[in-house]
Amino acid sequence: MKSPVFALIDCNNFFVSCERLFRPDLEGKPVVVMSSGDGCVVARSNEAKALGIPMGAPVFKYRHIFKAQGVVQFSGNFELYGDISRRITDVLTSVTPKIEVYSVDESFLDLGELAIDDYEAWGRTVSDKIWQWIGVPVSVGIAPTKTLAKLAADQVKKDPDLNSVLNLISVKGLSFHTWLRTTPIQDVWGVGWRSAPKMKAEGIHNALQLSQLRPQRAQQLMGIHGRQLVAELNGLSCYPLEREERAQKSIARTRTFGEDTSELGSLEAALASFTTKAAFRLRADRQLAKRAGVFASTNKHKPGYRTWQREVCFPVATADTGKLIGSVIDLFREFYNPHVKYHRAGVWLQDFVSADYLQTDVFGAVNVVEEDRSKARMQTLDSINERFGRSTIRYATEDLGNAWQPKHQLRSPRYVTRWNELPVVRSS
DNA sequence: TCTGGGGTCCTAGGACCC
DNA sequence: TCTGGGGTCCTAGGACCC
Repeated sequence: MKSPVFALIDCNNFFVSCERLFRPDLEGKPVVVMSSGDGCVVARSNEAKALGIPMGAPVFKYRHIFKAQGVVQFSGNFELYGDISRRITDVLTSVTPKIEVYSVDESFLDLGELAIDDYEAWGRTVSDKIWQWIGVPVSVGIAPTKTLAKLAADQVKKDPDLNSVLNLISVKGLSFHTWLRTTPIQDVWGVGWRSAPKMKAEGIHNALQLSQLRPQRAQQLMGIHGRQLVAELNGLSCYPLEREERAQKSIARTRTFGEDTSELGSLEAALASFTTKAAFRLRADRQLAKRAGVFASTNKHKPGYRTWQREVCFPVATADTGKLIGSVIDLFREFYNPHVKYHRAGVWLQDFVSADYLQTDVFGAVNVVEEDRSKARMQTLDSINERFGRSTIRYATEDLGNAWQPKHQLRSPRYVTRWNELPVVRSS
């Protein structure tokens, strides 16, 4: 078997690049995209990075810099980003079907069996094509392991002279070692904020030192992942391309509220809305859930922070929005306290079984008639909402209050996914 | 009274990712 | 005043079994 060749295609400042597609006037200007509720910064243009705005920066702490430096802010328009992401995946899939869509802005390709004699030229062609067809700039890292491909793509972003591509296949020796030595340990994929200080305390400060660690020692320090990292840095692939999209194991919908609230109506409306979204996703995946849970918490940045949670197992797996809302609200009422100001809440579903094989419970007590009715009810609801717009039909609980709804005042139009938000062109 | 070894399953919490 | 959301996997420890 041929040894694998991984290419990581990583979009540059993805959310900002998506906003600039429809706002070319923002080229060269500092731009940030904010999280849900406009709470913190989740994407920055190079100009914004140069101003010292870190990833995850709380917006309120940086407001003065935004104002003084003319930073353009956007509320996250995740519908737009998802659509652009799918277009890029389509382009890459036309290059090779051996693709792993790793996240909204990154994909791994396996080039091992493609007839490519110049990887660098290949990378540049792909990067040019995405730029030309979609309009999003990407960085391409090519290497014998995913971990090295990640490092290569990161290097591309730091060094414009590389012109979008770094190929580490058959690069060895002194210059490679020197480069690994200049890579701080925390920049290695899989070394997070907890492990980095631990490794440094052991005298391991950079990627080269990590690559020279004894595998047993790496495992002691970082678990099985550490051992694999050492191998990957040495060009020995441990993380294969994961091609077929695996069924999700859990679905969660959580939000920080627009304002803290104790009001039962608003809280139940929020939970009903989260449950509706999670259940819709569950049905889209043709799955049923055997377990559901709910949590709520106060503001973790204030004294007296508390969080509560409950979960329930269903005797018969379900994807019925109405049943799930009922269960979730019952669970919530077990700990709801009218004197608590809730700041955040969420719903999750897990323990899935395929909707195509409804499992009967041990006593065979599945009410087949009721299950069929539930299925028909959900199909009708989904098809009406697909045709006339989401929330055309909804559960009344969702309308009990809206204090929970996050703010997104600086959101750009959903140009490509809503008819009434299409860009308008005027000619005169 | 003393007190093994190995296995499975489940869960909670930790760590990491984008 | 104001600090996101959605995931996965690993590990340790407890319960239980032979």
